[in-house]
Amino acid sequence: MRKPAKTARAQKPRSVARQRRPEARPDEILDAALAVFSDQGFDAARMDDIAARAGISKAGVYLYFASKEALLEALIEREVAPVADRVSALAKTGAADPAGVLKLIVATAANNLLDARIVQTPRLVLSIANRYPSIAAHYRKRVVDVAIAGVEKVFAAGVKAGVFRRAPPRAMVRAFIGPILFEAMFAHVLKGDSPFTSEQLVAQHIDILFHGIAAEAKR
Amino acid sequence: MRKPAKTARAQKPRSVARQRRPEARPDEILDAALAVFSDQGFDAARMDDIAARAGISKAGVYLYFASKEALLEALIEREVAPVADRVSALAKTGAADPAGVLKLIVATAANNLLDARIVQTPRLVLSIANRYPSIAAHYRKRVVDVAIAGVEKVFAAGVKAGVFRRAPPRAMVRAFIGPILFEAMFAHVLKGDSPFTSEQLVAQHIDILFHGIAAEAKR
Amino acid sequence: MRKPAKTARAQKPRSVARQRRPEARPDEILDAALAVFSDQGFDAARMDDIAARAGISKAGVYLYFASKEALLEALIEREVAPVADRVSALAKTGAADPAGVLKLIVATAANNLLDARIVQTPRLVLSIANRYPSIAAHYRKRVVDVAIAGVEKVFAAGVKAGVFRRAPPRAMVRAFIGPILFEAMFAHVLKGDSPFTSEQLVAQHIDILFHGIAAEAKR
Amino acid sequence: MRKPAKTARAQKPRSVARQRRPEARPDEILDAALAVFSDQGFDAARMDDIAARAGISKAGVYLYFASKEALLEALIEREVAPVADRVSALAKTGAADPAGVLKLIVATAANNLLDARIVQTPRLVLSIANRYPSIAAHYRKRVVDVAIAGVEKVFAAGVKAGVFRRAPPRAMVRAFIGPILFEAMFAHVLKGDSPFTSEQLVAQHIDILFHGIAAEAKR
DNA sequence: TATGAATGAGCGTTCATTCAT
DNA sequence: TATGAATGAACGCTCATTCAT
Repeated sequence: MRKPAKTARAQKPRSVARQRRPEARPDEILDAALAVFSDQGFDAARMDDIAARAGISKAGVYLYFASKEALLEALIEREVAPVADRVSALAKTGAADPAGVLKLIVATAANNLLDARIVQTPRLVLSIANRYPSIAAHYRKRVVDVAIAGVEKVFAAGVKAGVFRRAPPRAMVRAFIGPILFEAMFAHVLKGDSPFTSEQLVAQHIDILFHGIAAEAKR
Repeated sequence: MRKPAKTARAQKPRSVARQRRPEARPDEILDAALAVFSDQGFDAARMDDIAARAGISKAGVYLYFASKEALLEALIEREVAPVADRVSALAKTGAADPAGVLKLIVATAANNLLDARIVQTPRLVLSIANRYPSIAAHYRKRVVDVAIAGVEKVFAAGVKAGVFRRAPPRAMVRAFIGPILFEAMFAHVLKGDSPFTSEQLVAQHIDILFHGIAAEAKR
Repeated sequence: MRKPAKTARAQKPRSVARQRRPEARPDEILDAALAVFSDQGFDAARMDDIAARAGISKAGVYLYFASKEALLEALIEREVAPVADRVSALAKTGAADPAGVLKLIVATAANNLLDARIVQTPRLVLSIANRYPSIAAHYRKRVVDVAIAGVEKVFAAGVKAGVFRRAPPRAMVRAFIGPILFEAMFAHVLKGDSPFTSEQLVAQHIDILFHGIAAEAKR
Repeated sequence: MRKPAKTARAQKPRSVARQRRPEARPDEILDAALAVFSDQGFDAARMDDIAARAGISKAGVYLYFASKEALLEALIEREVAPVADRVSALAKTGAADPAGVLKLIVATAANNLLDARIVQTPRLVLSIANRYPSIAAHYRKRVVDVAIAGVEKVFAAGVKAGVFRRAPPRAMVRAFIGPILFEAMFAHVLKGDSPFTSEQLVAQHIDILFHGIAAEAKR
């Protein structure tokens, strides 16, 4: 799905043999951009730093991307696809064993969302959503909506199979994703310290998600 | 020395609309700041715009707030700290009827976080947390920690009273706040549309939080 | 993010007179800085004016010097440190003929300090010494202390050789440098006019420095 | 000689009985201005600080002085007169005992010039001389020239009386004032430390000024 | 393809000065 | 006479972007 940039200059074929990293430049630049954007935020990120991190000159960045904004668009585009695909794939396998798939997803999410690198793109999108609504919309459609739909499908299947209670799948999705989002933001962004290991977090989440917090007697 | 501001021009009458209402000023400025910050993001927001929106000169802003950062800090205090405090206050009354109080808290939190205006400040804080760790820390201490502590207390009381299951209060908190955060970000930042009313959202949340998603039979 | 500098306007050709002579730049900038600082004083000098005078953009100055202060420091190094070094070098050759070397030093110092251009830097340093103690300290170490030490050495050698009276070298230094400083400030800063030529000044200074003002009979 | 300001508004009679400091305001303000100008330099001095130091509001300063520049002018005017007068007076008494008077002047100067408060005005004048040539010229005429002329007269008398050698009085003046200026600048402004007491400095200065540095044998 | 040099346009912040009270 | 509030005009410094090489 790579799409380095939309600019005329960037599409100029760059085929001649180069010693190092023959074709990888755009990707290296995007890697650098992700790192710097995540660290500093889009506005505070400096093209200088991105270039330095990519190991090229500042002007060099402009050979591949027309502007800082283009960099942002291309970056999110690149980060979006794999996540969306993974989510879709997982969801498709959910009909057979909804509970099992859910647990799998949580485990995956724990290893992903709680991994500092992965939260960065959503966080970046949230931070620029107002100013670049098209980027936000794109992200929502390609990632969030797909994910929600996928997980909803799993829940719906679970309900149908009698594994889950008859509650709005959408609400289930919220109860499922929300806590993960919270933990990620709190842990990585606000630097709060969690007293639990990743495994414990997953277990806790699944437990409460499945059984709720009310005591048996109460139910 | 700053060049002395050409007296000739300075003598042009500029008395129109220079009303004096010192008491309201800080709030007007914060209103403007919230609007511009929300719209443009913290970095892209210009003090000029904030001032213009507040109807005063740029220098006027500095009569009330020492810096751009100070504006954000004041916003935290004005916009979200009260919510945390309210939650905390509610929590203190929680020993008698933990479940009832918890439902109250959900309603309060939902009505606030689902308010498009109030989500903006947390969102801003999240977006600059890396670069202004002191603001992030202030936010965590003044808002997140207060709210978490309050809710944890209710959970602990509920567990003691046998109303809630014996699960880590921290995990309960996550299951409690996470979905609200998710809904708020999804709805107001990513402009996703929810098919439910605010009341439905609260009811759904309470339901799943208390009883989980697993079917009775499964348990 | 700084507003992106409206690309439309930025595409207007601005190639005229954008010559590249990187080697000469720092010196050209320092020339301009000296001129503007001398004319306006350090504080009132505007980076804009310095840049304009150097024939480059304001931002261009920052390619070579990190700050306004750095310009002044560089000026100290370029304008007056060499004089101190020259004095110091002369002083090293002083053991053989202290009186002769001293006269040489007077001539050197007089030719330099009485040069309207060179007095400017010490004057600037004096004027900002209170607020930039690090610059003052740098100046003292790099210029004043070096010069004093050099001259003291000559005096000490002269005393040892029986050529000079046994008086505190420090006092001799004062008697040596003071009048030159006075003349320089009077002539170039206060624009007072001296009835004497440079050669006469040197001769007068040497004469009185060596023999004092008291009449023979009086001694 | 007081001349508070040249502005129309400042001349408005302020006669009504006021509780504190009935007539002293302008002088208090000038005191404050001298302190702040000396400490920060003219440009960096803030009207706020001057006002605060004078114990009134910033706007209050403008009731007595039309501008920062007017403050500078009035200040120097005020500081100039007494010094000039003192110098003149001393010089007039010099004909009888030139050497004695000179020693007296040095002692006075040592107690004055070496006193931090007194160096401030000359230093201030030097720092703004280029931008306010009229102030510099006024200072030169009223203080420096008068002082030089006065001391020259003493020297001339001394020469005539056979007490001093036949050397240009102007050169003698330089040899006389220069070292004092140097010590003052070096000690107060560059914060160099002198190993001598005030009395020693005076003795050293007189000694070398009168007898020079050359050894007896050499002469 | 690659970059060092250059800059136009800003931006946060400051301050001398004014004015309503 | 006195001041708190307000502001116009700067100013140091930055950075995305361009261009000659």
